[in-house]
Amino acid sequence: MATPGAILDAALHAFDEKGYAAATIDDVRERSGASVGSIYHHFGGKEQLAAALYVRALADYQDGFLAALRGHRTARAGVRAAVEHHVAWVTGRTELARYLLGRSAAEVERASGGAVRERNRAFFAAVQAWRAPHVGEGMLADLPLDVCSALWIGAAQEWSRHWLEGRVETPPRRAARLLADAAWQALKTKENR
Amino acid sequence: MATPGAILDAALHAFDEKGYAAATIDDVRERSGASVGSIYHHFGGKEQLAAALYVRALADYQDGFLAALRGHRTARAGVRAAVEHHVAWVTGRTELARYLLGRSAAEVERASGGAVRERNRAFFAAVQAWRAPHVGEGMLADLPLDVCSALWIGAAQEWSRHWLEGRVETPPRRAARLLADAAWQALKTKENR
Amino acid sequence: MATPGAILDAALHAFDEKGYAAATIDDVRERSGASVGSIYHHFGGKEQLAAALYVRALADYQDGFLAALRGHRTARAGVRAAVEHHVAWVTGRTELARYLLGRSAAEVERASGGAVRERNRAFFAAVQAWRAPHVGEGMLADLPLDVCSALWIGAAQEWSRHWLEGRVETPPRRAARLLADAAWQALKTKENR
Amino acid sequence: MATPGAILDAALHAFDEKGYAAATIDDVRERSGASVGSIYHHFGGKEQLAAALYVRALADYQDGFLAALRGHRTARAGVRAAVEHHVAWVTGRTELARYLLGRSAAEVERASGGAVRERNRAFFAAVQAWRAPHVGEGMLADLPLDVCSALWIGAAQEWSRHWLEGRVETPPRRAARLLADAAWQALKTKENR
DNA sequence: GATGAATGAGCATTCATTCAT
DNA sequence: CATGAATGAATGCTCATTCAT
Repeated sequence: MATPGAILDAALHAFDEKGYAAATIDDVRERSGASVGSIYHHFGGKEQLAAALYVRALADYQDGFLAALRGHRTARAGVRAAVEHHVAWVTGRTELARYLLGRSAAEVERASGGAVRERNRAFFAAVQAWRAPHVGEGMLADLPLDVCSALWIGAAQEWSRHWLEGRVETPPRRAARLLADAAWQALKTKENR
Repeated sequence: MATPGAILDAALHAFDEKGYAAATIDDVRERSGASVGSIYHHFGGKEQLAAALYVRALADYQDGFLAALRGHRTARAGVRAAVEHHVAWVTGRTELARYLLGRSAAEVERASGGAVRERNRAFFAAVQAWRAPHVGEGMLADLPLDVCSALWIGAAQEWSRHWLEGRVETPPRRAARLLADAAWQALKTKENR
Repeated sequence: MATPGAILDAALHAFDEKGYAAATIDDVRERSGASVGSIYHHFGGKEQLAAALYVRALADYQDGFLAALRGHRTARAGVRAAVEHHVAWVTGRTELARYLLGRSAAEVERASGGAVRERNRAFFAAVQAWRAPHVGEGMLADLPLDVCSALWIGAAQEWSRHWLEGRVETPPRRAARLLADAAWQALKTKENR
Repeated sequence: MATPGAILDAALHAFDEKGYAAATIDDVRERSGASVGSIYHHFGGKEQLAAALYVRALADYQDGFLAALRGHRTARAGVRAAVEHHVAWVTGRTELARYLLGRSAAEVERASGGAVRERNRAFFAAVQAWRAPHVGEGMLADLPLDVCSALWIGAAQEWSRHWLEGRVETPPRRAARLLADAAWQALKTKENR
């Protein structure tokens, strides 16, 4: 009787509590109220269950990221909003964030049936589409994508990992502001300084 | 016949290949040439073996980091050298880096018998000791430690994760330069700009 | 939409491919196009489905055997025709034969609701009815039924098993002739030699 | 503490009682007194355990068969002794015989690591070596191997199957004599009649 | 210190069967 | 009569750990 969504919720909790490898299908069954057979019926196996959960988390994060970008006209506001979304999402959805950051995409990829790859492709394309005109207008530096991405959310990501492990003193709001400042400094063109 | 060091090497390789949870003591035995009993004699168990490896990796990374700092007088040179060390260490010791970045300190902590906590304490104290005078002299901004650490190493860390997953286009040297630039911009005082 | 006959065909194929125990109801569903529910509606369960198939195979074999007997007046012709039918049936209906020879009657008996026992009883009675006058007339030796049956069909049966496993060099026709010769030699009276 | 031999004994009993597919490793554990781990340590898995048992049974049967052959000078005595060995072996080692006759060599082959194939090859070569001179001297008909083998032990095999299922009236000794007579009639040359 | 056979708790997964629609 | 989602008992197998030699 438990819906697939409820099974995902239970899986998230179990994975968060014990880690993916240590959590058992039985933990998920117990929390979700679904039968083992039902879990297998809906997801096909532990790995695919984890992959579905990963995709759900990824979609939630990326949708918020793009919404933040699209809500702002200027390069500066967009860059900062994305960083702030990052911090807000991680601190607002602790379990989901811990799961998303804790698993490597590569591990999940295969079991997701290509869904992770496709989502990432679409996400990065959308970010590039937003970025391109600002680069063209000389507001954002023309950095290679890997470095750009690292400069943009790397610091927020690192801070988030510490926050998730409870080793942080600065309140999220204040941290977000400082991290957003730095991201903008790192991505804007030098003339723009 | 196999030394503890050789066992650690074998463990690193096994964990890298299959992940900590999926790798078995038998994998380690096979690669190291030591007997199961011997592995248990030297390390006490799988978790402690993993912890010992973690400490070894952590020490290697942190020693290099501090050496980089100490090799430079000015705040700017020290900040940049640390970032460059980060990139060089990750790209130079792929397996070790993948292991260190892939495991959460919290998981390892208990089995390390406090060694991880102690190392981190000493490491952060040493970094603070290096940083303090530069803050005092108005060269480095007076940021909370968690944010400082994120701004300093976060981007390099994020880039490193991508590099380890093979999703990077920029050559390490060039990336290191860009990441070091940004770190310095983020940590220096504004007047200093 | 799938008829019981089509379900039996699918079951035969599945059992032949994986063996009775390893084949699943789902394999049968897939091949037959019937729903699981439908299979259960028609047959009641996996065991009964297998029993129904066994009975069908048994009937097909035994009907051919008796028809071969009845088509011949002399003891010699009847004995030989039965052996030739055996070889022709096995080589002509490979899957059915593999299934019939591969399962022990005892395993199937219960689920068949006595149908197997009843069929065998009737079959042996018919064979005895055919045989009796020839024994009476001194053409066929008066052997106990178990030995008679073994001498009559045993060699053909053994050869058939090898044929079904593909370990045979002699063409079926030639083998059938040789096996029929031997059966006649074994069953006829000595004076008759 | 249970030896591999004791595990095989337990497996034989379990397979005989429930059939290979229905018997569980736990059944074997219970009867043998060995732990599950120990069973896996010695045999590697259920399939390999079954294969080892098959090889043991095959070896026992074939060794007896060859010993019977070698104990006799004349073709007639050898042919008859082999048939009598067949009946004696089956009736003397009921469980082993039921297992050997009940499984198809093909199913077992792979898990045996080629041992079954190799044994059969050697066995048939030895039989041929015994047979050849008698064929050369015109005592035994020059039949293709598959037909020869069927004529030789087919009837005994068929009778044995019935005996194993308890559907037999003739005492083994008497049956063996009759089956041996027929085998000799079937294999000898016609002139020899 | 070294060895590796033995242990057995624990887990992912399968699949015959049911039953509400 | 047909359907197929849901069920959960049952099973093969793994692997960290122990300990007698």
